[in-house]
Amino acid sequence: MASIQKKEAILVAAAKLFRDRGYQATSMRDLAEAVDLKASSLYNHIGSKEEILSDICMQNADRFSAEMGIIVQTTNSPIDKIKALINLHIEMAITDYTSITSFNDEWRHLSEPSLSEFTSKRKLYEQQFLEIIEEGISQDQLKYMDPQICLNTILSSTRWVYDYKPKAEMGEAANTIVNMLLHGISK
Amino acid sequence: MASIQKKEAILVAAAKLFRDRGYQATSMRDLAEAVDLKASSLYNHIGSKEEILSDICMQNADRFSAEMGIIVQTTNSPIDKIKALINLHIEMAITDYTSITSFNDEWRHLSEPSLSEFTSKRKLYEQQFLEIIEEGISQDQLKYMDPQICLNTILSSTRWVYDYKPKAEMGEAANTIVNMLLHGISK
DNA sequence: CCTACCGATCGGTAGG
DNA sequence: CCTACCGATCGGTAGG
Repeated sequence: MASIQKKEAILVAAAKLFRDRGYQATSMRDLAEAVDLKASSLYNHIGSKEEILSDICMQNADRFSAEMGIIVQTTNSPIDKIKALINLHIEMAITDYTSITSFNDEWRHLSEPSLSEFTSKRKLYEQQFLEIIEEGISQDQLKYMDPQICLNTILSSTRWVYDYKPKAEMGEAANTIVNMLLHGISK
Repeated sequence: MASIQKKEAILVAAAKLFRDRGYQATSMRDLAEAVDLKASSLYNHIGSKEEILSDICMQNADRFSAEMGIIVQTTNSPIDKIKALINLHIEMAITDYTSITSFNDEWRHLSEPSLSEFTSKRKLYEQQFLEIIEEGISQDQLKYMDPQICLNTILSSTRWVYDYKPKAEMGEAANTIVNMLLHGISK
């Protein structure tokens, strides 16, 4: 019988396997074993392997979009918005450290129309982020630089957090990262 | 007939396919087609699919190690060594923008003993990088911060350069990235 | 370098 | 939810 909890368990197990081995290298038999089922029984809960990947990617994309929506609507300065966004990326990497790798790396195995749906959500998010950076530059809060290069560097810079071992110290790590990006490492 | 040029052509084509689709999603038939051969003929030039991945990863690892060796031996200050290393990562991402993704992401599909050989090379490289950062902190050239977090952030921060479109402007991009990491984005 | 082919494994379905 | 099974495709080999 198809229960929502079971589907959720499948998504969680899949995110972990995709993270450890990658989407392509994870078989439906691997996944079935992880949730104590036979491969064929998975299809009572999900439509296809790709649907699992799609669900995981969209969940993450939607969460990023939602948080961006909140941040954009505040009256905070551009630099405070950027701080909030960097912290968001770190937060996501800590709390959702399995599924974030699907969002970051495995989405490219999606086919149409999921692929376009995902990339356009991501594009929108990055566009909003870019505008905040441009605002920061024009308001003289940020140095003058190519906003796209700035954005790319920020987005990449937290892409190790999900497999950082000492999770307990992540609060401190977040501060260090924000400080690095805002003020640099040089004294 | 097995020629060295043909093997090199196979490695180049493989790096491109691994970059575009990932290692697991690239079949030997895809690769064969890319070099105008039948799949079985590939085996006159290479031992196995994994050997191709291993060769690509090791080539990159060895180049990073060699450059690190040169940088370490200079009498430059820690901060100048770090600048040189950031530029090295950008340089590699530009000149070798296909194979760098194998080095970054696909190496995990290696099996033993290649896997250990690769990870220990990488570990050594990161250890040397870490020592330069620690030296920079103790010489008061860098702010006091967790050196491992600093290293991870630096290493991640250039991991978008390989698919940056305007290759012509990469020189400027490199300066922007170095500047961001050393002095931050805040004014 | 190719044709022909191997066993293993893949995602997924039928039928109960 | 399982057993049984499908066609397709995988990496790789034999033999010439």
